[in-house]
Amino acid sequence: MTLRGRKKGETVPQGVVVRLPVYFRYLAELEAAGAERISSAQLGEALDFTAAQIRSDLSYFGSFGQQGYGYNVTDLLDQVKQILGITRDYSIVLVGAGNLGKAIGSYEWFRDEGFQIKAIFDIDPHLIGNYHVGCIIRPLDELTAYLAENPTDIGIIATPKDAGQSVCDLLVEGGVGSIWNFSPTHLNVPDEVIVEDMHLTDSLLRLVFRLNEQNLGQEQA
Amino acid sequence: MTLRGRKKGETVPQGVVVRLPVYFRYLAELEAAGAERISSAQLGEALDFTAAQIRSDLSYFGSFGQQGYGYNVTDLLDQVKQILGITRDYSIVLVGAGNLGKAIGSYEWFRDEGFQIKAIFDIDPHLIGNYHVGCIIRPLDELTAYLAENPTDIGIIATPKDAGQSVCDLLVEGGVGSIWNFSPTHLNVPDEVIVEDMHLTDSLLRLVFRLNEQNLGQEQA
DNA sequence: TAGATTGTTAATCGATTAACAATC
DNA sequence: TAGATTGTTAATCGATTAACAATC
Repeated sequence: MTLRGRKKGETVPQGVVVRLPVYFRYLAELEAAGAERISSAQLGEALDFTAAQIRSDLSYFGSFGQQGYGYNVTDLLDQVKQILGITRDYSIVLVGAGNLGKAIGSYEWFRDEGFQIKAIFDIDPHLIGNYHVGCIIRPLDELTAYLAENPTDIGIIATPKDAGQSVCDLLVEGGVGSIWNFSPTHLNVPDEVIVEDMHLTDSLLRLVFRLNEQNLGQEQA
Repeated sequence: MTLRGRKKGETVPQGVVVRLPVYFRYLAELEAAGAERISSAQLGEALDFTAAQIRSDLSYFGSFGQQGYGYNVTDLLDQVKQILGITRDYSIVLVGAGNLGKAIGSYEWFRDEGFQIKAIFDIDPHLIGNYHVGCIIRPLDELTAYLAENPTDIGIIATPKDAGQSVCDLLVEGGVGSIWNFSPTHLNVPDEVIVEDMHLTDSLLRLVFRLNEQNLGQEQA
C-alpha cells in the first residue's frame, strides 16, 4: 500500500479508523445501486459527517478525487478497500460456539469478503463434535496444538466473561496477532497484539445513558 | 438524578459515555470479587486509562471519592448505575429473529439487568409462530398495531441491511425513542431519536485496518 | 470559459493530561 | 500527624471545521 498523502510514521487518528468502514459500507451500497460519481458534500449529507471531514480523512491516504467532479464511486471504493486491507483473505479461529458464536460464524458477509473461519473451539461436551458452517467443533484443549500447525490472523472470543482472559492468553501464546472480543470483559494483552472489542453490554448501556440524558433535558425544559 | 458536579445544559463528551460502561463492568467484577476500595490509579492500571481521566470523567456527575482513600467499590458502582440509568426496567421489541436476533434475545445479562424483550417480529413465515425466550414471533405487519398498544423504550433491529431503514421508520413512527441497530446500514432518523449502532462489519474492518497498519510499520522497520 | 469541488492550511474547538491545593 | 489520593485548574495536545487557492 502506498501512502501518498501520509508522512511516514504518522499515525491515523482513531476517528478516521472509525469512519473508514462507514465510507466503505456506503460506497459499496452506491456501487451496487449503479452510482458513478459522488462528492464529499453528498457523502457527508448521507452519512451525517461534514464534507471537510471526509476530504480530510481521505487525504491521509492519498488524493482520490478530482476538482469540479468529486469522486468516482468504483475507484474510491477500490481505494478504501486497499486502505482497509480487504484485498486478501484472513484466517480465523472462533472460540465459543454458543448462540452468539454461532451467529457470528453464520454471518455470510464475512465469508464473502474473505474472512475464513478455519476452526471452532468450545468446552461444552454437548457441542464438541457437532458441525457448524462446515467446521467441526473441537475441544478447547486442542487450541494450542491447532495454532502451532495453522498460522492464524484473527481469533474471535465469543465465550462468557469468565473465560475471556484465559482464552485470550491461549490465542496470544499461539501467535494470533489480533483478537475480536465479544466476551464482556477487558482483555490484557501485550502491546503488539490488537484487540477490537465488541461489547454488546457497553453498547446497550451507552444507549440507555443517552436515553436518560435526553429525558432529563426534556424535564428541565 | 442529581448532577452535582455538572452545570445544567453541559453535555457529556462522547468519550465519557464510552468509558462509563467500562467502569460499570469492572466495578461489578470488583464487587463480585469482594473488593472494598479502589483508587483512580488502580482503576486506570486495570483498564488502560490514566488516573486523571477517570477522576475527570466521574467529576462530571459528582464527587464520589475521598481524599487519601479512593472510592468505595459498592458506593461507586451504585453511583455509576444511577448515572447510566439502569435503575429501572426497559421495554424492548426485537425485529429480526435470525441467528443474530436470537442470540441477542438469549443474552441472559440483559434480562438480569431489567432489559425486557416484550415482543419479537420477523417476516419469515417459517419463524412466525415459533417461540423464543418466552415470546411468540409475530409477523412484521403487526408491529405498528403492537406499538400503538404497548409503549416501548428500545427497538432492536437485527434484520439484513435492506430491511434496516424501513423497520427503523416503523419503529420511529410507532413512538420508539431509541434504536439499537445491528443491521449493517446507516439509519436516518429525526434528531430526537437515539441510534446506537452495533455494526459487526465495521468492527471487523477496524481490526483489519489496524492489523495492516501494524504490519506496515514492521516492514518499514 | 464558468462552475464546481478538491486538497490543504490556518483557526477553532474540545478533550486529555499534568500538577497541586485541599483534605481525609 | 504523615501519607495518600481526591477534585479541579491550567497547560497541552489533538481533532474538527472553515476558508480558499488550485484546477478539473
